[in-house]
Amino acid sequence: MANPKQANIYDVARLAKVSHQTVSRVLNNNPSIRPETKTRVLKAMESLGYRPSLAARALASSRSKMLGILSSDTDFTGPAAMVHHMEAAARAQGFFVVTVGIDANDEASVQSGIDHLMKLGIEGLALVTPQLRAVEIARAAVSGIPVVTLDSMYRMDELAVSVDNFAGGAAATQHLIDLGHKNIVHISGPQGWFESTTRAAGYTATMLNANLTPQVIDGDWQIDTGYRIGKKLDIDSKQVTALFIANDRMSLGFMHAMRQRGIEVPKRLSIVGFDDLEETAYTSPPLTTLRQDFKALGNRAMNLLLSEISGTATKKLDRLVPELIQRSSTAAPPKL
Amino acid sequence: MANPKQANIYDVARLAKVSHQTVSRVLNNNPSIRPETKTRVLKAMESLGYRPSLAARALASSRSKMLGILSSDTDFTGPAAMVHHMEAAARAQGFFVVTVGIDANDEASVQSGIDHLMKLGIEGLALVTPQLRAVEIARAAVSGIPVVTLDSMYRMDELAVSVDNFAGGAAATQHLIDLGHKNIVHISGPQGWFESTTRAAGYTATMLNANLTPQVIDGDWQIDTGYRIGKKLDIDSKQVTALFIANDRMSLGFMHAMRQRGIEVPKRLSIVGFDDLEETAYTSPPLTTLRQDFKALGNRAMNLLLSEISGTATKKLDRLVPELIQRSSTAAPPKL
DNA sequence: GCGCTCAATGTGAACGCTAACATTACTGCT
DNA sequence: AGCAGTAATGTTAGCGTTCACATTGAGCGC
Repeated sequence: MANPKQANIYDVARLAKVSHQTVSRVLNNNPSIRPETKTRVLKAMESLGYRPSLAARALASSRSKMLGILSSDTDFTGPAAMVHHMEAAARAQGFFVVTVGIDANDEASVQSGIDHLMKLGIEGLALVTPQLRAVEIARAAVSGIPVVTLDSMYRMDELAVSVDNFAGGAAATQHLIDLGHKNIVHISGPQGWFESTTRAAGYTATMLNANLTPQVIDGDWQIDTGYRIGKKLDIDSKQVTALFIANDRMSLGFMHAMRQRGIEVPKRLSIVGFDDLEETAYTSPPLTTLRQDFKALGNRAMNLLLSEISGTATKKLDRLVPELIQRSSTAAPPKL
Repeated sequence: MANPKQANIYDVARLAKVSHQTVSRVLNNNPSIRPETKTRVLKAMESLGYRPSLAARALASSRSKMLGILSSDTDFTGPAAMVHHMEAAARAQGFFVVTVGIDANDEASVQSGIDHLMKLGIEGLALVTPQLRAVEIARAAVSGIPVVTLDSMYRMDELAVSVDNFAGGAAATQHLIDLGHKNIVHISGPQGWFESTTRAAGYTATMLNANLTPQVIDGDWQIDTGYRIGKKLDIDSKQVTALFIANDRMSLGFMHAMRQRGIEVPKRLSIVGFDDLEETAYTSPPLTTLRQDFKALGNRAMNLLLSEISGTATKKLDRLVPELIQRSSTAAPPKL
């Protein structure tokens, strides 16, 4: 049963008594082939255990069926889920996905990741790097193939799928305002992240629209940063009654600090997070947050990319609105 | 500046006034080439913007420089981190990694994932699927290339890197015994997972060794399962004072249930988790748990695989011992 | 100064496919 | 019957490498 040698297209042709080109046509689902011939060829393939060589096909057709994903922060749930679903969507259409993890803050790392992928001859690239700068570098380094950006808007004329972070930030803020809060602080993500700036913008706009004063504290997504800010935040003299924190991990750290300080959530302080990490439903108290549909995000991005590759593209941008998940970390403000 | 056509080896050869084969030799670092010639060729490549075609190389040499990773549960931190670090290790040696996400409980999904990768002509495969059954299927479906298993021991004669889950389970249990606990319950992972059974085995062995009675409740890794078990577990009539829970996510759910029931951790009940998720340092109370070094795991697995491919393999198995991270969810048992 | 060796380079074919064009064998029409 | 038109299949030539072997030329011993 051991294959002395992988059968090739000629072996199949010989067995099926057709030319190798007919075999190739069967392989490529060419319509002008008689069903009878087709089954004969198929049978021959089967009996020889024939496997087409992707390398040969790529060489002859200069289409590699390879897609690249450049991804940073792959250890986090969001990017990981996006990558995962993009891969599935690509595979469903016969494409192979090579994922390269990079450090988005290190330009050399971005460059070398791109180089690696370009060597491969990918037909399309997806950028799962929310850092604006990394996206710029990557876009500049790549030419000749479509590039889709996930969750990191760049320019209107390029492929991109993003969560409407502005709407998300606005929804979070409005929810707190609707509950009666006036003194609402925002802890933002790091500078240079698309999500970060747009969530903050949504917050600020909503505050101003309600004639309230926005107060932004710079964060960096880290759980520990949420904790440290929570430890030292002066909520009493400033009469802060609510926070919109730009991601759940910082919220987790922040709430931990509140417990240590004996500040009750949501009785004294309401908190809204962002991401809907699985565990935020099981914190004390369970966190009100905004859910992003990473699966849909990944799928749509991949479909955008694939349709661009096949030339059937109809649109360039797609946008998803995050959903407010109301749990018990938000309530009406206390009377101070 | 636009390339009318990518230069090939002949173009380079012509410019450098050598034969195409000499160019090929430079490409492959063949030692029998005069340094002078080499630099001349290199210069020619540079000036033509030459990029070797991986497809052509793969076709001619039947070495694709491609590696496959079959991975399930990619959304979780552990697998995601392993995959990430494996990719980095592979790339450092010029290999490309194609990751395929599968549903390890669906045999067809495993098969089709493998088929996809085999089509590609991968030179090696890594299995990041802790479910024993999936590993079996995958091993059976693949032939002719080395396969490494991560964290899912299979047979001693095959490549595998794993965490010593037995030692981990034992360490967790011993820690509780050392604190004075006698009535220690274990909530396990799902059946059919390597981690699950070995952690439970470590627990059981340690309990028996201390003349204590093991009590295992079947879990399934899910946060919600930890919560549900926590809601209904009869700790009083059974005088349970401690639990070793097979992963952190279940521990999170469990502790949430304890808070709702007003059962104090660690005053009334000590809890040890497993995984050291980032957020377990910020729960209330912070969780005592066992840390696995996913980065090392991924690196070692990839190095094992690559050395097997290159024929320089020296060993087949590698094993890492998880580290007990002591935080505040464990203490001496209460007097009942 | 002749043949031998070995280092450096060259030559032609092969890898397994697709692209482009060529051929064959029907069909229907006059 | 003869011919155009088309559906089905065949033929030849690449794609850009590596592989196996061939060739060249310098250095060496005698």
